Amino acid sequence: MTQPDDHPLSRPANPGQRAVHDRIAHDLGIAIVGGRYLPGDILPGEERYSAEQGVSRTAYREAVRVLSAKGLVYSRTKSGTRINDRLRWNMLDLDVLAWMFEAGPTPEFLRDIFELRIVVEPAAAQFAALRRDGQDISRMGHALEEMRRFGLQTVEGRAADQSFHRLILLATRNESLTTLATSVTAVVAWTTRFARDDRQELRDPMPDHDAVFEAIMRGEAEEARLKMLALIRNASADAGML
Amino acid sequence: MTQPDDHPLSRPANPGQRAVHDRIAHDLGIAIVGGRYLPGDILPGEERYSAEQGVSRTAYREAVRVLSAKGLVYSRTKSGTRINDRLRWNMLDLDVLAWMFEAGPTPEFLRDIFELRIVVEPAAAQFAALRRDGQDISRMGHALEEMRRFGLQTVEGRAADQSFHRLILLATRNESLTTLATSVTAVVAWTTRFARDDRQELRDPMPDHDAVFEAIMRGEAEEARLKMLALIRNASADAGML
DNA sequence: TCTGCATTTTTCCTCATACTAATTATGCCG
DNA sequence: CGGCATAATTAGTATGAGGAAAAATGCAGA
Repeated sequence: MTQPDDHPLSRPANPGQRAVHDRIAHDLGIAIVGGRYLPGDILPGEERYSAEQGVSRTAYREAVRVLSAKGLVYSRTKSGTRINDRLRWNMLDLDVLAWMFEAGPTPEFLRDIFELRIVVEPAAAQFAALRRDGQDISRMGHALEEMRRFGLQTVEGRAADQSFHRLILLATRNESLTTLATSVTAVVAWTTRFARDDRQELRDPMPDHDAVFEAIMRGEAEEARLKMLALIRNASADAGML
Repeated sequence: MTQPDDHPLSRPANPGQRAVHDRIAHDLGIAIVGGRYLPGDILPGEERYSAEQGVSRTAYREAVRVLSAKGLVYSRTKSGTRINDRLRWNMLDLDVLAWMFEAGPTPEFLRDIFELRIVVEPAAAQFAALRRDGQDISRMGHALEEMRRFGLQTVEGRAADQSFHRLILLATRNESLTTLATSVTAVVAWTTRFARDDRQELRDPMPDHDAVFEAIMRGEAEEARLKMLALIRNASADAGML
């Protein structure tokens, strides 16, 4: 599915062109989160959609199963497939987030995510300070070196930045938190990808990062939380958010 | 899918018996999160599974699409369908959480969720204090009255408790936070459902709840956060967690 | 006219089968 | 032994045929 390029983990190797059911799920997903269908609306029937779009009922059905698995729709015989109430949507699913982003993110959506970021990432730093081991620290240190060396204007530098934040997540030893923060930071990355080109970098990001790193290294949880909070506030301000 | 009975929202009306693809997804989901398949393992091929289990390839494929949508597996032609790395799993998906719970939750899993709860719910109370309106408050007040009247030994009392917490989430006006907290509280509810019968209620839950409510009502965000934190710590302690 | 019940119709669900496409494995040839 | 063509395997797509459940319809009776 539409996953933004991120960490080099068991990468499923580019399939070249997406599968048909995948493209359908993508199209419908964007239409739904973009508001072209509203909660309570019914999707086109299998027969009709497959005929109009020139695809098989199989492919369409598999796409609907995907949307259903993400909480966007619900199917019942005879009544058809309806759009679920937004409360049932898996707002933190990477695909759903990507679709929201593609559909043109509303200000409320972005605000929601940035609020979540401020809740989650400092907490992650806090746990990381308590649970990191020597290997975590050496890897974080290395990431920061790279970041310092290349700067955020280069792809290498940005990769190192991502890597640093990811290492913090892994050091929390909390898989739920890691999953959550992965979604949140994905949206943040997509957002700032555009904002970055506009203006030059105003602020040197290294002091903030170093402060977080040192607090984690020393095992000072509360300090790590505060430093991460400061880092996020600065980054958000530079990106025009907040 | 397997969703715990919660709020009475566009309830999809009991389908009686689950669909076949749904049952397959359920079975495989439990087997995966329960560790009967490990990351990197490949699921049985379509031909083989459908033959062995006496179902159609269609049904099996739709089940795999569901698992794939939740990040548990990844399919490639010829190589088969592999279990993804745990980092790709949607740990916060309600079905995935339910499967983890059914598979027999590990202590690490429960610890993770309770940590997340301590991060998320106080933050939710904080935002709720800033954004609640008159209707939110009157509804919360009503829920607490019901809770006080029936007590947590009755279903009505527990429903009122759930309702109170849900109203706080909705008052945050943050859909991501609401989605997240819904998953977290679901797990907490499943956990405490068992623990409750063991011992008698030790502590009167009302003072904690009233304190949260009053802070939210008065719009005191930091106070609301702290009171919610206290509430959770007490509840967790009573439930034997922490 | 309205109510209650049986009937029809619609729509998703399941199954079976054939074929396509992609990727891995095989084996030949130099 | 290496490289390249060929074959075999497995998921993906398409189509047709029923089955089941729920909604819509129509009819009979009060």
